[in-house]
Amino acid sequence: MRRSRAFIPTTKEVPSDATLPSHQFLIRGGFINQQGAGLYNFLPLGKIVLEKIRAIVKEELDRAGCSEVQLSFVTPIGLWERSGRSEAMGKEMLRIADRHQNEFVLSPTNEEAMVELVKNRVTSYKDLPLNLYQINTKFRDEARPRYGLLRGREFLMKDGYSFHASTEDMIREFHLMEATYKKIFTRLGLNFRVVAADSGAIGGTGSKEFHVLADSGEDTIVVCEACDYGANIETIFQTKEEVDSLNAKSYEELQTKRIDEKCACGGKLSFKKGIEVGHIFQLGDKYSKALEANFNDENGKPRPFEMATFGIGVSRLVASVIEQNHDENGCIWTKATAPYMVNIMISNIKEEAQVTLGEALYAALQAENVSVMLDDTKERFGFKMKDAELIGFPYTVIIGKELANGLVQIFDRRTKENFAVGAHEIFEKIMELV
RNA sequence: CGGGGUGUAGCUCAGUAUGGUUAGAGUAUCUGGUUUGGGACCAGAGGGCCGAAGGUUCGAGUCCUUUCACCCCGACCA
Repeated sequence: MRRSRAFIPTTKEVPSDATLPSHQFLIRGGFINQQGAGLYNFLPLGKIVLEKIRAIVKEELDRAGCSEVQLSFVTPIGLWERSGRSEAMGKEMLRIADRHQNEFVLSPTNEEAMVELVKNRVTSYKDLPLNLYQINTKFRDEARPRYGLLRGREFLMKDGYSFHASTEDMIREFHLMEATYKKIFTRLGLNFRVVAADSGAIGGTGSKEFHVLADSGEDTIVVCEACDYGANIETIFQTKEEVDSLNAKSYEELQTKRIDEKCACGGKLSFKKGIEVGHIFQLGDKYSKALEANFNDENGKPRPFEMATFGIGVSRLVASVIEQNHDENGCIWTKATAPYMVNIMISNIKEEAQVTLGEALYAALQAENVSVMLDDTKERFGFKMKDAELIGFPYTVIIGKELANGLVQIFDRRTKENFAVGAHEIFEKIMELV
């Protein structure tokens, strides 16, 4: 993409209502903009990042044997009344009426819809197990949306549901999904921990959360420094007061605090702040029983499905990457999430030699399917550099005054290192890096 | 949902205690010029139903009533 033709409205000024780095930089960098409380538009750059994350999620799930579907976002209220969740979820469900005054709900999650879909279509143990997922918009009418994409009302979430003939098989799938989630978050380049968690309103017997470690995380988790044990503090402290007092503490305070008890492995336990980006639940037959969704077992006897459910906050991940990867100048995208891998910056577009080299490199990288931006705008050097840092391209090729000496520079966004490369070998050098 | 706050130019904000010329600044945008290695400089221009609706008044951005929106703290939650 040519910068001169792109729609990337960056700003120098910090929007007044954004407090977190991810919120500020995603708005300042022209990735998103706010439409209303907890409602965000994804601009071209934000959309690219969102789609990259979605693609990785899909790829790993498909590889693990899951099948993607897409359920209708608007659902009849009756679906929720049958399961009792119309009552249970209360005002968090946004209800609307159509022209006939029939009531509908903007889906906050889809256990009911997925069970209804499978019910009477999967009727034999021979058809099990089955794991269906979708990556679709969700709406939860949060009492208080905040933190930009981290806690919006409308958000993109991957929700998966698996159906099994036995508890053992459900647990096997649960472990498979845990491993798959680890692959996904590792591919995204995130530093994360898997922790034991509360099942909350969704219900079920066992659940695990996946937390991206970040100072601004809303959850407090306990992690072992030696092994991979971790737990949400909600699961280990008895009273709500204890949890609340911990949540009130600042990150610095928590960082230095150790828990007296040791981990089962003997390692030290410490507090961390985390952003919940994934949650997997062992549901059992809670929903299949309530909605009378049965299959016939080996003896021809009807039994309710054993189920598990798996969520990943896709739009929340966009912000999580930045919460974990930024500096005072802006975003630092991981390679898997960067909107463009390379930014070719022509320092002065009035210099013909610079333009010629920039255009040639742009064409060559495109031919190799490297995602590349060509900054061919009339701005000055400083402006373009600030802009590139704000947006967070992993690499910026600076074609400037050193070209007179046959040199260009590669600027590494993460390390902020700037190293000179011969103009004739810049293409090969970039291909090594990406 | 309780408590607090804010709505004035695309954005960040003055102006409102005490009503009174033509509503300002910075930034962004456009024009011209200068400049070209870290959001540069000079000159000029455009841009506003002062959140909305009522009311008080000779006169309302400013006072009163109602309403909507957004933000912050808390409770709740992916």
